[in-house]
Amino acid sequence: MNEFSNSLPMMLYRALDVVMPEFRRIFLEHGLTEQQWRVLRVLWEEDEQPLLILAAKTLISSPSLVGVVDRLERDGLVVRKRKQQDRRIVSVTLTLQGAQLEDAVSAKAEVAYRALEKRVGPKAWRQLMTSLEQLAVNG
Amino acid sequence: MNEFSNSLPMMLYRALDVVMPEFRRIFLEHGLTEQQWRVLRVLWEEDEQPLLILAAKTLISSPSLVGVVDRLERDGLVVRKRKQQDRRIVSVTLTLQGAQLEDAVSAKAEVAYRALEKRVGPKAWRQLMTSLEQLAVNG
DNA sequence: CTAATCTAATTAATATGTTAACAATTAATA
DNA sequence: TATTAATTGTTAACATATTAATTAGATTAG
Repeated sequence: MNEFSNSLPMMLYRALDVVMPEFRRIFLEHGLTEQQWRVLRVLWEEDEQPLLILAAKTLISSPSLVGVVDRLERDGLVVRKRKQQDRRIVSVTLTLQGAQLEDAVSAKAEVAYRALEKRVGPKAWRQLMTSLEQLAVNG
Repeated sequence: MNEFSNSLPMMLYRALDVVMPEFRRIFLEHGLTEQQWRVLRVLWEEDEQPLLILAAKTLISSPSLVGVVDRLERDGLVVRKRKQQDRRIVSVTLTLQGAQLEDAVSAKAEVAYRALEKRVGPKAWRQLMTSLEQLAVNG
């Protein structure tokens, strides 16, 4: 491999290319895209959150998030509600259907995640996580 | 931070979010997107390569690459040539204009990359690279 | 108190990502 | 050799990313 292929950005992209397809396949089995799943994943943990907060937690930019939430709403998984205290803020809330999706999807995702963790191995995993954390801080 | 934010995929995404904006700004100064730059970056190293090889080296999927090369061709930076030996293969070649772009862009990108390397520090950098490499292998 | 400013969400324009299917070639095999 | 299978690039349909501008609603300085 040459210098470009071994650059930090390309290594990060390659890591995601290795890791994500299996998860995307799982999400697709439930009619979800990766980004839709990310939004639901955050709401499952704590329901009813403003778009701006969701954007930060899912790492989806505001303009992209608008469309993602549009489609989640279209599919009946979430609803938008405008806050009364501050009418600029739109919070997103799970519907019953959106809430009920959690168990089936999370179970499979959890299994895949544990398998990945095992394949990588505990030592390499810890090393990877700590160095990624450091990059996020002072990168 | 919760479990989701600290998952491996989200850590990888966050790392890219931290690293890439500065590079994208540089590319944009020369009218290039990140993906267009990746294609040029590979061609600058070795000109005239089949689309399938370019896809592998740039980590851009074939369907996406078609559009990226379309726009590079539209902007006069590369040309497509169909191989005579195997007419299924389409190789992409730099134009003079595409070749001339190298110096200006690469210089700035290089500076930004060195700065990033310095910010992260040699020890954390090496640790990050080796663990990413390991993930790419047995992830 | 009002004009300037800031903020949250959205729209707009363009480019890219993802999965599936397809067309044209070439290679393989019965 | 006629046919089947594999390969390369492309299209299609849909979803998302990026940057800039916009809208509606709060906040603040003067």
